[in-house]
Amino acid sequence: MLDIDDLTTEALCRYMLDRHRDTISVQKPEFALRKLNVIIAAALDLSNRKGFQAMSLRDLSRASGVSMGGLYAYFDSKTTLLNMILSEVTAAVQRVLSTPPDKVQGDPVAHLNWLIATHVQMTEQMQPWFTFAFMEAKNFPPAERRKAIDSEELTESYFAAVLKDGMAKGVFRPDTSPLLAALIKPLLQDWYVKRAKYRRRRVTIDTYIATVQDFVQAACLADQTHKDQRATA
Amino acid sequence: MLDIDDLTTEALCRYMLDRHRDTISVQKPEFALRKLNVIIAAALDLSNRKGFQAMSLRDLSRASGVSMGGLYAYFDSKTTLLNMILSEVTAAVQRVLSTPPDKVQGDPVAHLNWLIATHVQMTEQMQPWFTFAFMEAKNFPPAERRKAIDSEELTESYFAAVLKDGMAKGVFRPDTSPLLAALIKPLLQDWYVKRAKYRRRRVTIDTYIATVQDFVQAACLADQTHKDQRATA
DNA sequence: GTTTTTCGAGCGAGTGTTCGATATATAAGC
DNA sequence: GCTTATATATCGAACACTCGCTCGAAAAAC
Repeated sequence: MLDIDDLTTEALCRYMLDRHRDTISVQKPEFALRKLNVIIAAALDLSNRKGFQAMSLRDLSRASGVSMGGLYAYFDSKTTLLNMILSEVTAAVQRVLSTPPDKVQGDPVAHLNWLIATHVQMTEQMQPWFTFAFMEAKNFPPAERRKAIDSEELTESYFAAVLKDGMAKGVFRPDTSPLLAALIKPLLQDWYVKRAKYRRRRVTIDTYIATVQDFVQAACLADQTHKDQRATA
Repeated sequence: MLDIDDLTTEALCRYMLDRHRDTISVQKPEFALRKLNVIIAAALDLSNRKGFQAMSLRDLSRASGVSMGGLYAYFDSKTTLLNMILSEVTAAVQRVLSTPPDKVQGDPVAHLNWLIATHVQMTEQMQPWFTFAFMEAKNFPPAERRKAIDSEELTESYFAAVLKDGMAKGVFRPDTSPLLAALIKPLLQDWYVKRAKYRRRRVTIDTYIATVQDFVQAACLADQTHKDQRATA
């Protein structure tokens, strides 16, 4: 399940290092990767507890063990650090969701279930990253805000495409609401946004995925046999 | 529709003034109400654009026309200001959702539809307040965080109660997921969280309400005649 | 010996908060 | 009715502090 990509923080930092080779002044990749990993991990931890704005670079310096000046070898401003993290989340979503496995191609129901299951599982593996993106995407300069909106619409477009395909094939009801694709996203987000609540209630990730899949199918499926057709992804 | 209570900023400030009579040093209600109204309106406006933390009290002073010292006649710290706003949102939700009209009492489907419609309409009327509560409830001291969670669970409990009642009466399917009540909340939130998106797509509030009502009913209703039973609240 | 990496004190700007002074409204005295 | 006296309301400069960020020097690596 979901081994098409490595979504550990270290793997994501490798992408990050590659993407910002020009602004990162540390040359040797071995040094850079190890330190960037520590910095990003600390930044996600602190931000998700107090908020990105409330996290001072002195906090980050202390938590990561990297000096103030040392931090600026990896980003040229605090806003750049924000952008680096947000970009990586967007890129990961695109990478994972745009490549459905062969077995779901051409089967709208299976594809829809795969999208739901994969998205939830991805947010589970990248939990600090998604929490960060969700909490910090708002209240920020227009440029960053736009990126967040684009990322949001990208996810929605995957669902919209599958729903449209299913309706064309007669698998989904022709009167399926055009708003459905938009409404799936908040259902998926709730798993990591209200993480503590679901953990407290002992709701497993598989239960959650199955519930959302049923919920969505009840809204769009033509017949009522969806419970048998549910894929475990 | 939804005239059981006055949800204008002025009416909410009146409640606020009453609730914090001890910490607000301005005695004459006429003066206090007018100024508090200006301060809160400016605070909501600035916070929802840049975030509460990013809004300095000098910004607030400038925008409201009240001097620095003048602001402190209405709250003794910036955190208190935050709490005053959050409390008012929670109180309003409780006031409105806890008193369903007689006509929906005893009818789970009508009650469920009323809850959905009323909640969305309330968030529309109090839009800046809900946006504020949603964006700022996170990343804040434990005490404030708890209040936000309690408020969240309060809303959910109204839905849980109706679903339970409907299952007991055989109107809703007995295998309705216990997670459904939790999943309704993010669907309602999307209307004001992604406000710009829905406005851009020319989705009216009535369309949105109807879509969510259908979506939820498809998940829990025993038969398939829900489209005829939908209430316009 | 030269390049690369790391450090942390210091800078100016901006923060939440306080407080004595000023302006304004209400009450009292004659 | 006009002047005091008192209470209320408003102000904004000043305080102590933290912020993002810089930069010359020290340390490490080659």
